[in-house]
This record gives sequence, C-alpha cells and structure tokens, in this order.
Amino acid sequence: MSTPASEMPKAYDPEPVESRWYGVWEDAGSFRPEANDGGEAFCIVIPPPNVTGSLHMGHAFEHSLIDATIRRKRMQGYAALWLPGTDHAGIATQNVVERELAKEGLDRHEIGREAFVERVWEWKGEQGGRITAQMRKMGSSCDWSRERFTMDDGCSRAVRVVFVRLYEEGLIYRANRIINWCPRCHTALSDIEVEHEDVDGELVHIRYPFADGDGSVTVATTRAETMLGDTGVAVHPDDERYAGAIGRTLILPLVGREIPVVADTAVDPEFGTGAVKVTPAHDPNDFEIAARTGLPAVDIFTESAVVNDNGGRFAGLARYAARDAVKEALRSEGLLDHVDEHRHAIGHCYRCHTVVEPRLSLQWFVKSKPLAEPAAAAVADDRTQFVPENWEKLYFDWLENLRDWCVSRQIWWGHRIPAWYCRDCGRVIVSVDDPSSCSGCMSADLTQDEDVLDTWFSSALWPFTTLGWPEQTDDLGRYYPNAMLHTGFDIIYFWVARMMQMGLHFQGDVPFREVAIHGLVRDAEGRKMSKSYGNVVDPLELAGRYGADALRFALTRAASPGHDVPLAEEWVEGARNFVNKLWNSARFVALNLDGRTLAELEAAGAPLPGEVTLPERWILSRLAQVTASVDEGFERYEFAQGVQKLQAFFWDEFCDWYLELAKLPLGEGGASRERAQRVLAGIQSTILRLLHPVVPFVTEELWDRLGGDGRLITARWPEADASAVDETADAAMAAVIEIVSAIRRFRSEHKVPPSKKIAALVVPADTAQGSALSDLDTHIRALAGLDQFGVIAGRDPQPKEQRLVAAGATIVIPLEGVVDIAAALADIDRQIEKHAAELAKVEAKLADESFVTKAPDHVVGAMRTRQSGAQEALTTLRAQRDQLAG
RNA sequence: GGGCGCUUAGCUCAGCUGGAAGAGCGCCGCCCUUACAAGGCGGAGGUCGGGGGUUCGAGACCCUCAGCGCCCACCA
Repeated sequence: MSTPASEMPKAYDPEPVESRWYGVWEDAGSFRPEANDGGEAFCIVIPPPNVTGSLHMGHAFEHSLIDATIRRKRMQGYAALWLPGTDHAGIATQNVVERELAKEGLDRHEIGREAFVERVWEWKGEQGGRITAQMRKMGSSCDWSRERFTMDDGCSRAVRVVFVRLYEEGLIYRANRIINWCPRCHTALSDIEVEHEDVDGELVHIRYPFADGDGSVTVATTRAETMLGDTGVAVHPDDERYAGAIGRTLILPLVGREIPVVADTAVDPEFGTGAVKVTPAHDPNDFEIAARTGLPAVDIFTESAVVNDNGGRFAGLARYAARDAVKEALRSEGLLDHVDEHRHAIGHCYRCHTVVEPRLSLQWFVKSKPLAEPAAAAVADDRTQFVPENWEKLYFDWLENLRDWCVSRQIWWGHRIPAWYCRDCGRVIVSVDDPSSCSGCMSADLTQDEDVLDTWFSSALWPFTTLGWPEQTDDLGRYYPNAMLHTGFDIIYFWVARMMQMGLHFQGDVPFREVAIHGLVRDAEGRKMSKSYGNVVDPLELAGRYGADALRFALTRAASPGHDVPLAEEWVEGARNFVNKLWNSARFVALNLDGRTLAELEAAGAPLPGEVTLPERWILSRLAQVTASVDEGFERYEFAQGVQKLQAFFWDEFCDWYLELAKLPLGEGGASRERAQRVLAGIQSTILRLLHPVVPFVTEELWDRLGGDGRLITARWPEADASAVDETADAAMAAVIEIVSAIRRFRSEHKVPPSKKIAALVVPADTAQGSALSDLDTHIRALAGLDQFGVIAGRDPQPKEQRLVAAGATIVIPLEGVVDIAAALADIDRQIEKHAAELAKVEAKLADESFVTKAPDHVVGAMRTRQSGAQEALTTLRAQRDQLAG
C-alpha cells in the first residue's frame, strides 16, 4: 500500500490521481497487446479524428466506449489492442490552413502547391499532438507505439498500391462526368459529401421560340441562369402536345443558339410543361439525355460558379446574380412566361455549406457494383454484424443504390493520384512508384495528375493499413479482422461501408466482426450540440472540474447501442458523487482491514471462518448475480445496463445495507471480524475490477492503496461465482429490508426523533423468516433505531400498540410515549386502505373464470398468495384498529 | 417521394422473450448516526401520446391517427 488508509482524504480529489496513472500504465506497457501475449487477439482501430482537431464531446463519448470495451478485454486476458491514429482530413484541414494564410493576406495559389503542402505539414506538426494528448487525459488506453496517420509513409504507400490494383482490375477509371462541385472549395465531391436541404425556390417558365417563327415551346426550370448552357429541349416521345415539335429547331433566347427539340423517355410529361431544357454540362439528367440524343455540352461556369465567356453578355456574373439578370432580360423580351413557387432540395458542401454546382468534368471514379455486392453479402450472412441490427437495412439500401464513387479532389492536401500523363504520346501511367519514363514511348516528359484522393479513400483502408499492409506483418496476421468497431451512425456510408468493401477486396475477409453503432451526445434538452445553439460543452473542461472518470461514467452510464446520449453538467456532477462514494466505501474497508490487503484477504478466501451469516450469504449471492449481468451488459455493448446495475448494487445494496450490517461483526472481533473482512475485501475488489473499464483512474488508485498485490488492477476480470447464488438468502434479506424500512417509515411519518429509541416485536410470516429475524436482532436494532426487538410466535391485538404489516410479517410497536392514538389510527387506516385495494384487485382477478383456467399455474398461484397475504394483513390491522378505537 | 426512430414521473431516459409501473437528476420532510452532507433515512409524483384490435392478461404484440426527430432521393 502506497498510502495508509488513514491518510485517505474524505473527499476524493481526481486531479493528482488522474495525472499520475496514465504515465505509470504506459511505462508498464500495459496498453500493448504484448502484455497479454498468449491471449487471443482483440483489436479495435480508432475512428481516426482529424489530426488538427481537438477532442469534442463526441470523441469523449466514443472513446469512453472503446476504452471500456478494450480494457475489459484486456482484463479478460485477451491480447487487446486499441490502435490509435489520426486522419489527414483533406478538405477540412486544407480549409483551416487556407484561413490561416488568409490572415497573412496570402492565397494558396500565390505560394504554390509545394509551399502550401509544406505549410500544412507544419501545421500538423504544431497541432497534431493536441488531440492525442487530450485522449491521454481522458484515460484512453491506446497502444501509442502503433500510432498511425493516414498520410504517413506506410499508409501513403498502401493507398498507391490499392489505387494501382483497382486501376489494373478496371475498378478505377477516369471519365468526363457530371459531379458535385463546390464553388468555394474548388473541388469535386462525392455524392454523400453533399447535404440536401429543402428550400423555397421557384419554377421559372420560359418561352423558347421556334426558329421558323411559328410558335414556341415553354420550358420550366428552377435554375433559370443555366439556360445559357442549353443545347436542346427534350419532351417525352409519347407526349401528344409536342408530337409535331420533335425534330424542329428552337432559338435559345438571350444567346441566339439554334437548339433542337429531342425526344427522351426520361422526361416526365406530368411535371412542369412536359418540356425540359437540356443543359448537359450542368445537370446529371440532362447529361444523360444529351448522351442519348447526341446534344453537345456547353459549360457556362468558372470553377467559382461565375458565368464564363460562353454566357455572352452575362459573363462575369456570379450564378445568382446571373439568375436575376437572365430572368430580367427574359422578362424584357417578353419570353418569361411566369414564375411559380417551388419547394425543392438543393445540395450543400458538407465542409463549407456552399451550394453545390453540378459540373461536367474529368474525374477518377471507383466502380461500385463489384465492390458493393460482396460487402452487402458479408453482412447478410453475418460475417459482420451490426449492433443494433436495424442499421443493417440502411447499409443494404445504400450499397444497393450505390453509384460510382468520384474519388478525385482538386485540392492539394492529400494522397496525390498516382497517375502520370506522357506529354509525348498521351499515355496514362498508373504506378505505385514514380515512373521516370513513359512505359510506351520512353519519353521522360511526364506530368503527374494534379488531383488528390478523397480523404475517405485512405480511411477505407484503415483496418489493415494500420496493421502494416501492404507488408505481410505479424500484426496484420494477428489483428485482421479487427474484433469490432465502435462508431457513429453518421459515418456508416462514408466509412463503414467502404471499409467493408476494401477489406473484403484486399484482405479477402471482413474488416471487423461487429459494428456497434452509438448515437450522438446531446444536451440536457435533447438538442444536438452545435456552435449555433451555443450548447457545446468541452469535455476536457468538464473532466478538469469533475474528473475524467466522472465524465466517462456519466457518458457510459447512458450508452446503449444506437441511442443518443443526453449530457448535462448535473449528470457529470452525479457521476462525480458516485466516484466519491466509491472512494469512501474503499476508505471504510481500508480502515477495517487491520493493515492487510485485499489480495491477502481474497487469497485467504473460502472456507470463511465461523458461521456465514445471512447478510454475508445475501451480499455474496447478489454480487454473483450482478457480476454476471454486468458482464453480459458489457459484452453486448449495453453499457447503460451494465453500469446502472453495478451502480445500484454498489450504492443501494453494498453501501446502504451490507456495509451497515458489517459494522457489527467487524466490532465483534475474532472469527466474525475475520469473516466480515474477507467478504468485504472480496466484494470491494470485485466492484473495483468491474468498474475499472469505465472509471480506470480511481479504481487503479484504490487498488494501489488497498489491493496490495503489487500489480496493476488490469490483471483479472471478475467471473461470477454461480455457486454463490442463494435465493433463500435473497428472499430472507428482502424481508429483513422490508421490515426495517417499515419501522423507519413509521418513525419518519410520526416524527419520532432518532435519539428516541422505540421497541418492536415481530410476528414473522413463517419460521424461516422468524429465524432470520432472530439471528439479525442486533443488526435490526441498530438499523431501525430500536432499544428492544424480539420475534414472537403470535400476539393478539392489544391496546396502545401499533401494527405494521410488511413482508407478510406483523410488526408490533408499543405506542406508549411514542405516538398518540389518533395518529396511530390514521396510520392504520391508511394501511387498511392500501391492503383493501390490493385485495379487491386480486379478488377481481381470481373471480374471473377464464383467468383461473387459462393463466399458467404459477401466475394463479402467485395471485392466491397475494390474496391470502392481503386478507391476513386486513384481519390483523382491523383487529388492531378495534383495539385502538375501543 | 421513400425509409427509420421516438412519444413512460417536473427533466433525461430504462423497461430484453406480454403476468403486481423503474432509475438518475429535481422536489418535500427529518438527520452532522465515528466511510462518505459530493452523505444518511423517509416521502410525494405516472389513467405508459389518442383510438381500435389480439389475449384470461398489453407500457410491451397488431392496425390506425396525431405530434416530434433523423436519414435517403439527379422530377427539370
């Protein structure tokens, strides 16, 4: 023991404890799986946070779950590995550094690509350690010797190997397609990087006159400015209204271009006017119509969504200014038919929230089908299971409707695409290593593709690149597939589904056996934490004030798969109180161990000396049950269930009842004291170990002070001792508790001061109860504040006595000098009322013929027991009432 | 337009296979009882969103309505 128990302060102070242990653990190598070398592998890779970010509440929550999972597995003897790392977060990080540059009045284009990337690496160097330092503060038990970064050498090489392999397999290709373009970030985005939002817009109806001057066709559009890029108008081939129009030529207003009317079945005759303006460069549908009907594409926007020279006199106008100008011009030419209100969804960039522009451009794509099908199958046949299962449906739906993934980004921070173009022969060379000459014409005049890959491309490889792939390392063999993954539902598409695809394709097996989905951390009112609400809480700040353990406890106590977690400061305060209670229970135990350690007493173990008492049998029985159920809760990631059960057991049963009851045998000395010490030690030790995955710091500290085996607490995960379960003891103690509570209630209701000792006699429900009560008479006297207590076989109602019915027993309390008759009568009337209501309810049930015949015997039997119990209670109480009233 | 989820005590939520309504926080009394006032003891508070149905029995299962939330969607 490092500190004598007598020096334990009354109030637990987390600060010195939490700042001490992390280093000890790390120095001992206890976060390395090698600490359990012979054990079965159990690996979780971290969902890599942004390298330049800082720890927010969502991380704190997720990490609490991962850490609880990994610490428990470690205690169970697994070679448990929590593999940490960070993500380069392409667009996000680039944006941050660009803002830094802007403060200096600089633009990335001014300093050039090389200098800019250098700048980002510098930034990463300065900021990169922050989040990992914060994780240490929170107690996350990562193996930092294996820490990775998505852009470190190994991961970068892996990305190239994957890209080349997919390219050679025909699963990566380059094509001119309509992609989602962010005019602020100046890059393409994948479909899921676009967030749709309903907005009130307009449906503008424009007349396009025929070239021959004979009439016009009216088209409807939500984006009037794109008419500048129209190269045709499409109608449904069966639409009689336009039967004569197909093949005729229209004059595009404001531009003057001659454009044809074409027929295409993609047109919905019901919508708008049934005639669609076709803008192949700025709308995916139109692009496809154009592809089928041979219409050309005219790009009218710059990369910033400003009208370019193809827009004629509108050139130089930003897209919304152009929209107004186009409408105004059409109006003045009398071609603006009318404008309807129209609510529709428009896409925004998920990084900067700018409205996304569909844009025709040359990009790299990953073919989806061949990768998606095996990924769906692996979940369908349970090689990977989602917890809770209902997220699987979402996963399947997404994979089924997956379109090819645009993976090229026009930014500078990221994995540069390993493709080179030969200036001489135009050949495309895709290669893991930088080529020095063209593989076709041998020319040395090569230029590398300017684009980088989507950040999620490297994330998709995380479960195996972090283990050393493409090298066939020992870690890869040992820890792939990962045991499981903890992550949020918001990145099932971005990340989970893609890891499944890549893992299956490149490793031939799923990346993890289970995916436990957690919810969002919300505030006390259930609102999402966000800057705009101003309800964002800093986890480090809370941990600083209440302890990392308290924050972890508060989060874990509410965590159940798939569900959001509300968090208010009061909850954390409550968790802090819990930790303090734990501290003090240990302090009590420590003060009563005669300088011995938990380990010594546990080793002394069974058989316990002397005769094992009811409270001892009971608490050991309860411990066994609770251990089993906590273990099961953790195993199923039902942390809330496990933690709440443990909390209730520790506080309500162990502290409130057993510790109080133990004070007597501890005072008796001899075998009684020895026995109580061993029981206390066993329970305290088990509680510490069960709690350790959730509140590692305080439990380690207490183990250090009381444990005494010179080892860290991580040694053993407790197993439930099924043989300790003792239902007889459970029932007997339940009765004792009920009887003591009844007497306490009586005292409290009649304001009998604690200093005033009263007497009580109990007529037990049966002989077993009777002997339990007799055995515990001293305890009961202490707990209920009695100076006299006795168990008697029977007693007729007498004047100046009160009767309480509890657990089938009758408690007799002399009233003389304690409570006046009127108050006692009122008390009895309340009890009579309660039991009469119970009897009425039960008898109504038993009078129901179909209940008695159809319900299972044990249910009917239980009902009969309740009936006789209520009847007896009423008989007793009424007789007593007559006595008092008479 | 599809899909998912939620509606239980003042607040946030548990209630797994249908058999006497729970926790934490808050609230109201009484207590510094030598582990803990960050505590102890006692208490109040719910016709489980509405309406149907299945069942001997429904907070739990089915249908339906209402309200809220989230995700997906290239009808211009």
